[in-house]
Amino acid sequence: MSQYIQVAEEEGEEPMEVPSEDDGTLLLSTLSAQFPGACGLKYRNPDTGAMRGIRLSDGRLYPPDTEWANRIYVAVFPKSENKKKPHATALDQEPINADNAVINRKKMYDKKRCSDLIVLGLPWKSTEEDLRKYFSNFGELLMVQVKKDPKSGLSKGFGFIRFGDYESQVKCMTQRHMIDGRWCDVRIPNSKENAQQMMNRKVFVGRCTDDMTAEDLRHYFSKYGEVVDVFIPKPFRAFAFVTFADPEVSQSLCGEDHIIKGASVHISSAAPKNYDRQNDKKVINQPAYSHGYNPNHWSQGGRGATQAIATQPSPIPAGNIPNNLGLSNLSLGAFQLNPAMLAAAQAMLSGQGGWGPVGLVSQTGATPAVGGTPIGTTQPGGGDSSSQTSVQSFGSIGSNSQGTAATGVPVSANSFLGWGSSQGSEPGSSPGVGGWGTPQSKPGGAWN
DNA sequence: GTTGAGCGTT
Repeated sequence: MSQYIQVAEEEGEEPMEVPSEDDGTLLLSTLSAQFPGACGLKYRNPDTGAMRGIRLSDGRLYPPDTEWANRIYVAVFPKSENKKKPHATALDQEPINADNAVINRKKMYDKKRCSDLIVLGLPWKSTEEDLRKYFSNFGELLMVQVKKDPKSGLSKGFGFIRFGDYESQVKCMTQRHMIDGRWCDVRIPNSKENAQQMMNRKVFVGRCTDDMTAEDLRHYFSKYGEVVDVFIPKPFRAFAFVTFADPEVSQSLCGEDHIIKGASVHISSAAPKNYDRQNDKKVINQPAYSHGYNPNHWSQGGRGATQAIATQPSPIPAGNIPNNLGLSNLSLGAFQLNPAMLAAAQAMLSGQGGWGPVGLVSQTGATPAVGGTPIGTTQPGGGDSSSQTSVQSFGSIGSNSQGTAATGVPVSANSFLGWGSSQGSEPGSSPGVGGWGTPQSKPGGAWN
């Protein structure tokens, strides 16, 4: 039974009513459409006086005690952007050793500086004005660019933005963006560190059969550890990539043969894209990236890894949401994240490279209207059939239904635990599916 | 049918 739930940005402030779904849950995307950057809900429990968190799973917020009741909820935002607790993160703490104070502070400062951010997956028609309008929801923008082909003047489908303050950047990077009907990614450009971090957690799964869906693989491999992403190139090419949360899991599986759906698949390490397998060495000839890193060198998850199938850019999608087990039940909040984003955000927030203990995750919403105010409404040609399939689900072991997805990632206390997102895009499912991973047809032409 | 989309005229 759909109803309206009262949500305030902060306790004591005037609430806004947001609609729940027919099943009584509130889509995180619905919430974040009104409260950009929100990752969860909480309310004050009159019995204990403490704030109580609302369960989040697969992008859905569940009513406490089966009903929302007539109380006012408070939107939850990532700690890093909680202005009420400006010193809540470890990064804000002063170095203990006075001798190193200056150095450490400088180091931290560097870590927290804004950088240009690449926006991937833009609809061809999106303009710089569109981007500015959308991303200014996150903070002051110092730069907005949509890269275009110099000859035709047509957009290349990506652009760059830069925020004036770091908090805005972090906020922006911890979620996905629905722009003009497509899911877009915001990342640090050519971020090799992130890619490298991804690599040792990802395995190549060869000899896949075409009846193996991303969901099948995710489900199968979840018994070995948290599966963060599953990538199946489309059209069918008999292989897939599975990314685990824990690098030890992926490494332990390398070299093994597993039986999935009656077929023997071979698991090996995911090699760099431009690896010369014939000669067993990397391809060095990449003049285009002579400045040091090659974006194609290591996977960063790519669109496929992060894509979610946006059912339709409607405000309230009616996707079927899979169950989500495990960590996601903690519902600390959810962001639309992908592994690369997580790594980036984690690196930013932790001030160091490693993966620390983190918050938690959950995800999978079905709504396009996530984060900020979606601009535009429809994406003609967005529902392409040739998309690859990717299922991400950090901390979720349950199964995802096909056809819908979004990600939830909590940015809890000091770090992330991971993300999750799932996307199932079984071919043929979800009519009108568009969004991430769906290569958009170039206006009037072929992809290349 | 065993390696993934795309990274910036400065």
